[in-house]
This record gives sequence, structure tokens and C-alpha cells, in this order.
Amino acid sequence: MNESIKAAEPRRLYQQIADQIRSLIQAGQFPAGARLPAERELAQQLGVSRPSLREALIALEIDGSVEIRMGSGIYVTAEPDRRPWQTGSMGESPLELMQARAAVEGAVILLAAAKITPDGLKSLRQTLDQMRAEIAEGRKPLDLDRLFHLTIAGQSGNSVLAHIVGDLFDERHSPLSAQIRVRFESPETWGFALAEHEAIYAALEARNPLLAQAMMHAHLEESKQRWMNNEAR
Amino acid sequence: MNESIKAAEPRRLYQQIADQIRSLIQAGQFPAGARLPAERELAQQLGVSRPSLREALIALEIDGSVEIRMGSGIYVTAEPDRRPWQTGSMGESPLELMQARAAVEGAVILLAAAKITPDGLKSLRQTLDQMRAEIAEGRKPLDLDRLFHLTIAGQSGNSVLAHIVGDLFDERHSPLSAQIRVRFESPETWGFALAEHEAIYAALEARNPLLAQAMMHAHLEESKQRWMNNEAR
DNA sequence: AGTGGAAAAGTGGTCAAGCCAATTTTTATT
DNA sequence: AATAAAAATTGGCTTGACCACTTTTCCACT
Repeated sequence: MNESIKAAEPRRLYQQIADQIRSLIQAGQFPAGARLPAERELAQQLGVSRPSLREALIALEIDGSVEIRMGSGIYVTAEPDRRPWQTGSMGESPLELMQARAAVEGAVILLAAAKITPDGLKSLRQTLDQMRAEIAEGRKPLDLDRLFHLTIAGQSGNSVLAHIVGDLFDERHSPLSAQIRVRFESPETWGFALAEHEAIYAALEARNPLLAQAMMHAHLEESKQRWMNNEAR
Repeated sequence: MNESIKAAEPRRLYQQIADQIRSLIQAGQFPAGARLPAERELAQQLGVSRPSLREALIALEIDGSVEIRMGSGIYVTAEPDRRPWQTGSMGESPLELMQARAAVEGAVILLAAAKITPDGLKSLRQTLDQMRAEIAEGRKPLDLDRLFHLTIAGQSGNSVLAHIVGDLFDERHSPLSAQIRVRFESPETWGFALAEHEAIYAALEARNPLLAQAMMHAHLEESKQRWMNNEAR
């Protein structure tokens, strides 16, 4: 384990160290539940200073890879055992993301339709109008799309859910891997998406939770289909 | 800003510092886009060492609150502007967390009931048995409770959703405020929770999505009621 | 007066060494 | 053999130093 960290990389050292340790865990050198070498020893083995290693361990602790016990040591979490789903499917995919959005945003919009305020509707109206203008000018209304969805989430009156929707939209539920930014709409399809937004808006305006949910589900399903068609090319 | 960190807390210092900085950001002392004081200065102001502050900044960088630029400074990310719901309701509460769990876990268990595997059922069965044993010995089966819920989430076959449920369970969707670790069950009520888990299990075993969802909703609602009763005392 | 380049200052990045608190292991005592 | 105390080990935090990068200031030139 004399693998010194090359200083040629632009990435911060702690990130490199953390990645290296993750690799060692993944490779089975430190199985779940195992205790890592002591900080002083591990730092020496990796050829870095102890504070730098500690920074890396913070990152690993935050992402749940390790558990640090003072006076005792650093343990690989039993995470494989704590996330039984990892025994099954392989990583996330845009389809999973979409399914998750359908599940969450479907539930969220039920709440939102029941509680939506005049200001909320007004805000959505404005967002839609701005989207229309952007599309007419040939631009991609990404931020407005986001704003539309997050405004609805906000109208649920539940900030935890709103937070989740925001994270979903920003694809922050990819543990590490999905740095790919998935864009479901393409330049040609924003018009369709806008029409679907309008249908969602109408259902919210009518304060019809089930219709709103159906419209949201339809929108997300169409969006997924459009993406799949786009990917197939 | 002479707010020294009290050393009396069992939490790690970096977490305390990170939380404090998050509070300052949330309070508007460092608005989005603002540059924090230099590390040396900020450490002094907070009454901690610079390496400890750096550890906290790692955590903040990872959760997206700040961006660290070498030679330039530490900047608050433009994140607050991207969350319109913050103009509305005020902070989270355990009730909101519970509502969010009902929404998400309700959706998740629909998927899980349709796809549950024999191994999944076996794992749930084991978890329930272990919970029973722990309760019989007067212990609080917190980890097992978590495992039960996360196993179900895993059986949804959607790792994004599973991840969300895990985050919800670990209360990672509280931006700042909910450092209160909410424990919905009390020593006396684990027996009830276990019975509710059994009902959920039975519905999953019967592969009845709507029944499973109803059982999950009932469980979470009862759990909430028990917590509220507990809080009222 | 304006501009460009170099130097200085400021900032984060990393390291070394030391001491303290918590846990584990070893040793001594009963 | 069991228990308590001591020693060793381990992580937690601090101080201080030097290096790499960025920004600001200063000076020379046009």
C-alpha cells in the first residue's frame, strides 16, 4: 500500500484520498465492518499528512462509507448490509430518476392542489408565460422548468418534500456516480413540455388533486418517452 | 461574531462549526454569492483552529453550501435563490418530516409490493424477529427499525427512491434546523410499532400494493400520534 | 494619464509536531 | 479466574510553518 498521491492532479488532495480509500473498500481490502489502519499509519501508508487524511475521512464519514469512533478507530460501515438494494440493480439511471420523480412529485402535487394559494397560481402563471417567451426565442427554459416544478413543491406546504423535489431536480440523489446531467427535454420538445405544464396548471387552478396528479404523471411519462426517443437516435 | 464553540457537546467540532456557519448563511449574514472571511480570520472569530475550520468547510463544500476557491476565498453558493419555497413556510417540523415520509414511503411501498422477492421477504422477516428480540430485552431497535424501512425501499427496485428514504430516515432533509433527532417511538411504544411492521409485512407477503400502502400509512400515522402524545406530556 | 508587467500581499492547501480525550489492551492484585 | 489499575493505542484538536495560487498594489514605460 505504498501508493503516493500524485500531485499533478487539479483535484483537492482530500478528494483524491477519499476516492482512493473508497476504491480500497470497494476492492474488498477493507470489507464492511472492517477497521481501517490507524490515522497515523494510514497517512504514512498513503504518503500524505494526517490532517489531509482526516479531511478525507470527513468526506467519507459524510457519505456514509466509514464510521469514526474516537479512541477506537475508523470502521467501514456495514453499508452493503444497510442498503440491501445494492445487492440488486446496478446504479441509478435516468429512468429510475424519472420513476422516483413520478412517485415523489405525484405525491407532492396531491398536497399542493389542496393547498395552493392565489400567489402560488400567479407565480406558476408567470413562470409558464416566461417559458413560452423563452421557447419562442429559441432558448431552453431550464431554470424556468425547474422553477415550475419547485414552485409546485413549495405549494405542498411541506418543506421536507420541497427539499426532496429540489434535490431530485438537481439530481443530488446520485451518491457519487451520476455526474451526468440528464436533460429530458430536447430543443424540439419544449413546446410539448410547456403544453403539459399548462395542463398541470389548469388542474391546480381547478384545485383538483387527482387530476393534477394525473397530469403530472402524464407529463413526466411523456418527458421520459421523449428522452428515450431522443436517446435511441 | 465572537461565538466560541462550546466544547461541552459530544458532537465533533467540525460538525458544530459547519452548523454554525450554515446558521450564519441562513440568517443572511453571508448572503448567496458572498465571500466568507479568510480561513485564518474566520477561525479566529469562531474561536477554533484553522484545521478544524477546514474540516467544517469540507462538510459545507460537500453539501453544496459553499464553494472553495484556492487563492481567492470561500464563497456561499447561489443556492438560496434557487428555492422559492423558502419565501413561504417556516422551517421543518417533525410533523412535516412525517408527512414527507408518508408521501414518499407510501409511493415506494406500492412499487415494492409489486416486486418483492423471496429474499426481500426473508430479510424483512429476520429484521422483525430481531426487533422482537431486542424489544423483549428492553432495548430500542433503532437500527432494525431503519433496516426494515430501508429494506422495503430497496425492494422498490429504484435506488433513487431508496436513497431518498434513507435520507429521510436519517433526517438529512433538514437544511439546518432539525438537528433535533426526532425519535417517534418511545420505550413503551415499540411493541405497537412492531405490530404495525408485522401488518406491513403481511401485506407485502400477500403482494398487495394498496394494502401495503395503507398499512404503511397507518403505521406512520400511528407513529406520529404516539409521538404527539409523548410530546404533549 | 493610461497600460502592462512585476512584486507584494492575501488566500487556500498541505505538512509536521504536540498535547488532550476516549477506548482498548496489558499488567498487577486479590 | 476476576477485577481494577496502568499503559498503550487511537482519534480530536491546536499551533506553527511553508508552499501554490490568486488578487492587489506599485512602478516603469509609452
